[in-house]
Amino acid sequence: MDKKPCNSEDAEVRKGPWTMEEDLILINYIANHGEGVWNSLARSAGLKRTGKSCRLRWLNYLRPDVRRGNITPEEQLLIMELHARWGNRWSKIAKHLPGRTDNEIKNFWRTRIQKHIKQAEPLPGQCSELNDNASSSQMCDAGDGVDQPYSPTYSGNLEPFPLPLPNESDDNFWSVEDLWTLP
DNA sequence: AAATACCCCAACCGCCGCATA
DNA sequence: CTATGCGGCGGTTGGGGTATT
Repeated sequence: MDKKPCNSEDAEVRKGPWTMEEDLILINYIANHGEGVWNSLARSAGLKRTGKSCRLRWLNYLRPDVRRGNITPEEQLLIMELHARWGNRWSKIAKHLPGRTDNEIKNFWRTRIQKHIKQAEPLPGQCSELNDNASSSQMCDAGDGVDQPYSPTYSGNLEPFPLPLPNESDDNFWSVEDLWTLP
């Protein structure tokens, strides 16, 4: 009773982690037909996933040009700079970081930078920082390329901090490279 | 050696805007 | 002009792994 997510083959929609098989199907299908309408792509490919799920998987993980892990200090700096300018416009920020996805940047921000800021600046009185939720989406919209006077607490203090190096020992899981090197 | 707490990443959900019928 | 569908975005959650006690 462990390795059976559902089993029900007739289940309409599959959820949860992607299997290597599903990844391969998706990669092969896109390699042959290209990206299209995701919903029909999912069906045509024989995947019991929603179009959204397929798109997310492809964009965030399977695409050949996607880089994962090891955010460099330069990238970190850029992220902080762009976030200072645009707030939580992750997709916008991601466009300036080739190979990085909005999801990854978002995760990076929340897990690393946000915490770092919190530690560096424990100001209880000020509603401080992490205009993460409310404010950002309201104040810095306006337009592409328009520099908004968005000033988070770390402004003026943009400098990368040392990041722990993740060891890539994915023995239990396949990596994207594995998938792409398959015949 | 075992248990607990913490951290990180992948994936899902809901909302919004745009395009097409 | 209105309704429907799709894609995209941001926020949130759950699971797995690692570190610490």
